[in-house]
Amino acid sequence: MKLEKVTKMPETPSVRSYDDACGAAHALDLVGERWALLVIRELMFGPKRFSDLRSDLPGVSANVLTQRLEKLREIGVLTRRKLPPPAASQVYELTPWGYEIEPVFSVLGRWAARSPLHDPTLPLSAASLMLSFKTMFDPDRANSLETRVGFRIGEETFLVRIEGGKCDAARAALDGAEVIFTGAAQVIAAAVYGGVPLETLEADGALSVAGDHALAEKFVTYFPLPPKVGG
Amino acid sequence: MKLEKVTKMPETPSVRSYDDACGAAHALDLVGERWALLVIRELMFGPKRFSDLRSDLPGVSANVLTQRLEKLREIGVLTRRKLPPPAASQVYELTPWGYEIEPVFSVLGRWAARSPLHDPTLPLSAASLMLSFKTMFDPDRANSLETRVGFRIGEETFLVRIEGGKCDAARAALDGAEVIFTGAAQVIAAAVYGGVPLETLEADGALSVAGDHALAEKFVTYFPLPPKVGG
DNA sequence: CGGCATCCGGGAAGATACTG
DNA sequence: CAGTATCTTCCCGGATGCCG
Repeated sequence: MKLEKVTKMPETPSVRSYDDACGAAHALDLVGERWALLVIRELMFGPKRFSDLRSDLPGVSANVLTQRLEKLREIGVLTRRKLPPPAASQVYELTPWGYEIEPVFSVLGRWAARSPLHDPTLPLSAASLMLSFKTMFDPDRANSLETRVGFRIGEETFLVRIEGGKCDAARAALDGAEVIFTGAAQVIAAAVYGGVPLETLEADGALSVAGDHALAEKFVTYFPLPPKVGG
Repeated sequence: MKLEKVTKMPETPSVRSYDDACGAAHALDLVGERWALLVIRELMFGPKRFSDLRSDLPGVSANVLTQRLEKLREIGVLTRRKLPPPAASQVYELTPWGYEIEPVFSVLGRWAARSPLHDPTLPLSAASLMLSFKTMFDPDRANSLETRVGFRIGEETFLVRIEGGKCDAARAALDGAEVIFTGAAQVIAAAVYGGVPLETLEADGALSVAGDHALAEKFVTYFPLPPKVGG
């Protein structure tokens, strides 16, 4: 049995680095590979299982997801944890430093929203929608209103708190929500960013609004998209 | 002359998009390819020629640079312009929207600077150094000092203005600078971020400081790096 | 179900050489 | 100087299969 192919000798484990002291360049070395940032985005509101990530990131293949999770774990962005029995499955969770990447999504999102090529009607994950609320919230529109708005998207529930001119979102029970939206993230985005009237979506059965309906009508106006370039 | 290879039928022009309404995902569709963000970084302080970009981005190959510039031009991030004679060469320049991406470098840089794997002693472009000043400036350290510090890095000169608790940097003539650093960006980074004494670098002949030397000593302390994770 | 290993096809990235 | 052209290498994405 002799070596039949001496094609490669991976002494250098293909570390395709930018070799650049610039912080942004190093960030790209860390999370610049395809899908890496979106994996982190999906974990911004708490731990998820491998399968959750796969279904929330349609398009990523299992092996690529495995590679990204492994690298992100190695560099300290996330950890793998085994849930206590009976649900003895594994989950991936961001480290404190991993959570600190959140402003990247805000500035990237704000910048790209001005692109003429941006299509806000494409599919959207629940995490993306919640991040978009934190990114696009306009305190002037909310005019010092303080409230809690609940969302039921698939299996998950989120609570969006508007208070003190800030807008925060978190995975949480819906206790104390003055109004609750139930529907797909893409449908809620159509109401908030697409200007589709709530009643239209409710008539379609795509969305259900429970509680303070007048508040719901106001809420969807609090997140203006920036003007497109050249517009 | 017949077709010798009917290998591919690029009906789908390899639009490897994330198909995701999330703004950050769209940003990655726009500038998520390898080298794209670094090309933009090099243009943050004004137009450059193709060859300038090549030499400021060691590691990018000519064909990849061509592809990136072409795509960035198509999507409206930059334009190609022909300089008036006699220097009738072409330059690439960011559009107003292109310049708006700057906060991305700040948040990426700030986040990645906390990585244990970040090596601030690697090579550095002049644009990266100037961006790092805007990113890492600490108004408390400057303590309401107002000054102008000049830099001569290769063929370029930059003026860093500290005033009103802000730190701005621009490609400009060095008129009015109270002190002028002359040397490679990497050397200046060693002084500012590596804690290497100015006199050491000057003794090596790697750096020259002209003007208010006491101000230079203070200046290099105004840009503290964030603590590494787990440190 | 959850995760990893492997193979394969296509395409993007990297290196080099060459042209206007 | 400003890019092409070509070739090789490697990464991405899909499919399959193994193993707990």
